[in-house]
Amino acid sequence: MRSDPLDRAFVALADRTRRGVVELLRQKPHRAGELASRLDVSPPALTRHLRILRDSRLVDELVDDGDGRARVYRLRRETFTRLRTWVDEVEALWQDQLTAFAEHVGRSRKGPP
Amino acid sequence: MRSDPLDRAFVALADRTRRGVVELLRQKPHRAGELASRLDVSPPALTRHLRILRDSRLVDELVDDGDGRARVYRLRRETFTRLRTWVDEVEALWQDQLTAFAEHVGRSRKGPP
DNA sequence: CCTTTAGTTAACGTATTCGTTAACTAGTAG
DNA sequence: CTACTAGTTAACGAATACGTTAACTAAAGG
Repeated sequence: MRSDPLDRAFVALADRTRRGVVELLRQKPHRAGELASRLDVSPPALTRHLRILRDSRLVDELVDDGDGRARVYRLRRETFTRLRTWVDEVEALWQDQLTAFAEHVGRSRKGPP
Repeated sequence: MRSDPLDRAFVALADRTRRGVVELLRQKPHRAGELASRLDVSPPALTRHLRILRDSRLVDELVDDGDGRARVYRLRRETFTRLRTWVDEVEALWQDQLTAFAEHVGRSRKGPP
């Protein structure tokens, strides 16, 4: 019942802390610890947020081979693209929306004024 | 602590039933009862969903003066526009993101390979 | 080997969320 | 006035979500 691929993304972004993570990753990739201290939550809390962000495919974990031992997180553009597409579609149908409303009113009126 | 105007919107869209409302309103304005039966939730449940959608300014209530006595709900484009803008911004910085990562790696390496 | 650092998992408490049914309100029709 | 329709508010229960501290794991450094 949670099959819609966008569902998890919307759920993930509904949380302030996780949107904070996105805002930070928007600037540059960060390590988990950096995110935790910048956002003022405990490391365990951040671990779970990161899992949710990874599961929703908004965020990506990769090895920072700068010194090998660390992992950094970064955004995954494609998921944001799909998200934007959904919002776009809602926006795009706005014009149809207006005409549909006119029709609707016309239909339910007893007759022309 | 819930001052960000987009916050409520993201929270509102995180729920499946409410996204169902949006999908339906995307086609044409509906009355509360229509939404409830189409989405297979009880009227009280839908009432609360509609309040959340109104509070987040994703949805608008207006008098259907087709026959005067009923109210219908429709989408508010401007909020979706702001939502899309946020997603756009995240997407837009993707390129910067890549270069930032390159810098990051460069910085943490001991020296050039 | 022991210690430190980074991050995770475990366990737990509290708050919020979402759904239900039942009761109330407002408007329309008979 | 009474009855019906549409929608709301009230009250409640089950599930989920988020945060904490404490304990564990893994890797690197001395």
